[in-house]
Amino acid sequence: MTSQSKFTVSCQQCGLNELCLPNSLTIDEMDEVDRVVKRGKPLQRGEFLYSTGEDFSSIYAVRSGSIKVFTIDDEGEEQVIGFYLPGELLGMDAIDSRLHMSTAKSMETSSVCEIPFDSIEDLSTSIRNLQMHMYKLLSREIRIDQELQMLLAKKTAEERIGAFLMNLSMRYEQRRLSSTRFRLPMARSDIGNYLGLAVETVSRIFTRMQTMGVLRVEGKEVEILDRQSLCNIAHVRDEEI
Amino acid sequence: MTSQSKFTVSCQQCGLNELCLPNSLTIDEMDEVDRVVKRGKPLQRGEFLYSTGEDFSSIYAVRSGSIKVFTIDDEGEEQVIGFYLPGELLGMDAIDSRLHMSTAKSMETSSVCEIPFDSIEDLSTSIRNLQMHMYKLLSREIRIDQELQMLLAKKTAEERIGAFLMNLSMRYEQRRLSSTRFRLPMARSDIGNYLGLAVETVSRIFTRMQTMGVLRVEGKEVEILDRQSLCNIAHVRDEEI
DNA sequence: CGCTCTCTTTGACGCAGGTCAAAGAATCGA
DNA sequence: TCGATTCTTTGACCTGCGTCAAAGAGAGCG
Repeated sequence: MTSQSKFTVSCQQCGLNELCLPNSLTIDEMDEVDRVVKRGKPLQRGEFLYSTGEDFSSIYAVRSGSIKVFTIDDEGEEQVIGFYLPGELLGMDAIDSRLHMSTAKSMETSSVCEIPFDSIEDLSTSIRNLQMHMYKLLSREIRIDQELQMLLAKKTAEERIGAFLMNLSMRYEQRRLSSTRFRLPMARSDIGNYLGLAVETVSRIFTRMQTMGVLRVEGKEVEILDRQSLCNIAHVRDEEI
Repeated sequence: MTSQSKFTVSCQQCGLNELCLPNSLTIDEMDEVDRVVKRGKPLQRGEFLYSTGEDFSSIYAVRSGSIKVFTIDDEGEEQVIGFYLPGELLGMDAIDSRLHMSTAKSMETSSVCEIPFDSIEDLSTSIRNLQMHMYKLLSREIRIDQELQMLLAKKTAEERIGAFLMNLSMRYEQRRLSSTRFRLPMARSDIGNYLGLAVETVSRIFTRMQTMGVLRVEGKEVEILDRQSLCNIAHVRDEEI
């Protein structure tokens, strides 16, 4: 594993900086940001990044691995809110209340950059691009949530899973990974929970899509065999490549 | 109607400023904000504030009335994203793309303050509280969306409607209006659309709650007769009064 | 004031997907 | 390497809510 060498990589050297930082920072500005970022030791599968009720002090950028975020409802049931891949930021839902209302759990060995929110506040008054970047990140998060709302309110199980897979595919592609063959870091039960479906339904639809020749599924490994069909099922235009 | 006199009310005089502005602005700072706010003429029922595809330039604060925000999906169907009451801000989902991806429509005669986003960007670098306020507003929007996600993913029709009514009740209370008797500004079909239910289901559950003695419904007028039962149905702790 | 259009309610019926049960398959710790 | 635990799949059955249909009830307009 090279995670030890990545461990101290600066933002300038990090291949993901175009995903989590604004694209037009000067060298000096990026240094300033770099100086406040804390790079902790990797999280093992199942470890928590933060938990419900804890004080909020930082937001986090995933460097490698993947993180699941969920809340606990009144009956003590998990409700998955999102899955975060390398280059994505999480923890921003706690800015308002200054308290984490959700829990972030590592789904595999993951490394994460911690960015104290106070520092972001300070820097974003002096670095105009950083302020805009924060506004955009928050705004994008809202739009992502809204899209999920539409999925949950209106779509059939098949459409939800189709859209979910297309979404993952596009996110992997952005990260220069294969958009047609990837490993699902989360359990079927997490997918079901996230999409408002029973595990059994997720499983059945995976098998059905395999039978239709759209997908090849082998445990957590997925291969998209017929992207166009998947787009049709998901009712997604395949323009955003 | 006194909307003509309210029409030119400054932020200082506006009874809603504690809802839409940070609470610790100096007089001077509030003047600065006040100077960039545009107060247009009231929107009639059915008029649009912005539409999908338009350029984004401002966010909006509802002064009176109520606004429905929705997207149009691939089949041309409306998907209601939210309802906005006086003191609430909308339009922030377009910051990222600089394009409105949703449409805002007035559900009754409403007046709205327009706040150019460029001005907010400028002011929020100099007014620290304003920057923080924006971060908080955006963060809160994310949390509200996440709560709706949980509702849509896991809850029964009865729970959804219970939670919806409790939510409205609390928002009216914040606005110093009755929390037990209010008028629903939206049609049953909008409620159903928002909550992922058929109109018929909404209607049936209203009648059922009336039969149980929890509600009294008369057209758009609603009276909550048994708040505790409604909380139980919605699985909401009634602490936030 | 009456006509039209939209909104709401109610009933009957069917199905997508939930629940229960149980048998593999995979992962993990010692 | 082996048992234990957790995850996944499949089948059978059932139910909450969607759909269809139709009758009121309002609301807006000429």
